[in-house]
Amino acid sequence: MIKAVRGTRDLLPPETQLWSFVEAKVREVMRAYNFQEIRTPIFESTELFARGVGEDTDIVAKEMYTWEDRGRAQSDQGQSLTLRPENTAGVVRAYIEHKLWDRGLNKLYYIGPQFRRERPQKGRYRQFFQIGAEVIGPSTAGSESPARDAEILEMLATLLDRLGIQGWNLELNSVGCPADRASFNLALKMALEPVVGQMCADCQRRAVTNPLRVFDCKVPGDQPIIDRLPRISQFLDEGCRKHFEDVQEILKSVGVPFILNDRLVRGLDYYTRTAFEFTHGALGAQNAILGGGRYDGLSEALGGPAAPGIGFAIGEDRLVMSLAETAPDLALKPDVYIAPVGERLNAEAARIARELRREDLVVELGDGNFRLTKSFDAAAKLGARYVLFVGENEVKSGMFALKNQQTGEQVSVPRAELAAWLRSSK
RNA sequence: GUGGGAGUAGCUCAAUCGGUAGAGCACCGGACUGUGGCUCCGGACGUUGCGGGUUCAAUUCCCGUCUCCCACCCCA
Repeated sequence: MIKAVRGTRDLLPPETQLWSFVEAKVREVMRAYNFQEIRTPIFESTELFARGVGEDTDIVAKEMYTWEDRGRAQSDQGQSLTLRPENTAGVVRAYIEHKLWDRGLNKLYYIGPQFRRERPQKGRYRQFFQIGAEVIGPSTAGSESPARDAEILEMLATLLDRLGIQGWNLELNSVGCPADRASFNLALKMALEPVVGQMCADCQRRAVTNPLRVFDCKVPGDQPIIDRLPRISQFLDEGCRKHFEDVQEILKSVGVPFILNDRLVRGLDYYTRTAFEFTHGALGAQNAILGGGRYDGLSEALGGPAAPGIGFAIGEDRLVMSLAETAPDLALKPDVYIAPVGERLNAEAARIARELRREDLVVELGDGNFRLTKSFDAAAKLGARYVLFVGENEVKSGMFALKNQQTGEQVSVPRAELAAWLRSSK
């Protein structure tokens, strides 16, 4: 049997209803904040991710689906292509390529599949879905303003609330400018040197390969040591400090709760200032449902103009998962099950189904060959609210028997009023 | 990529010491062609994840492999 490949999966009803629900809410909220949708290609040149995500990141170094193109055209030959592992690089590429600043497009969102070749785990797949948004543009357009950071965070809080996600936490930090981080990194290395020998094996390795990761350590014995390490907050220059304070002030004024977490860090050079994560318990080790931050240097890193930006990405798989526990029953249920009484009435039943569907009702059409008891069973299984009889008597009299499946109550309704009746009784 | 656990019917799970594979739910048909989800009867349920080995005999023991789950690594 051919199966879905490792780390990919089929999303089946009724779960797909939940996905649709989430995406509809996202579009609704994005619209209120005047974000517009962008769809970028699902694969790009490998170079984009190497430069946009970073050569040295694990994503680029070992988690990408990369292959060599073999097109006919000379220019296609041997070009290295990659399934997108995230969507920010693609959006910024499009921003530069189409000079979106000239069109006043600086608030964009996307929903779509991304690909990373990681070991699958709950809530972590090789094809996964992200919902994200980016504010990007020349600083004269206000894209560098702390107001944008706060707006995005407030929007996310609104989205999670509207989705009915309970108990989320917003963790917030500022990672400063590249210069701030360079001096912080230096101080961190110096501070680690005398104490690293007392730390866990993982930290000893991190201290060499990626000192920032030491802050992620969960080993209890290491915590006192980590608590005494320098923090990025001590290295912020005046501009970054002010920016971060302004973001916090706006958040407080709009009533979005947050937790300062000065262990929250980002490794890449063009990440700047605000960094954040929304976490949610009951997701196991993968407790972050979304994350994001500023990337004021990204456009330039990709050869574009200076264009400060801030964005986020939501792990849709995880979001749906955390929603599934509390979500109401979203399975699609027909408003009415039409039961033709006898094969000869199939045609008439089809006409009525067509009329009702045109009125935006959810209609399941039965079969005149079914015995009536079987029609009832079928209607019950589907959860139909009503059963409509289409028999000789009804066609002759023009009055149709309509039975409420829950109450057992049965009424006789003129054909022309069927749709109105079904709608009004919703 | 590393470590651990698990794979038996569509689903949830059983199968004694190694002795030819079972239940409930769900599914299909009938009793039952103008009024219900009940009931009764019948049906299909399977390459025991896959491959190899040991054995007269493997769901069971051994090896390999695949997939999922948990964690690590890492990350939006």
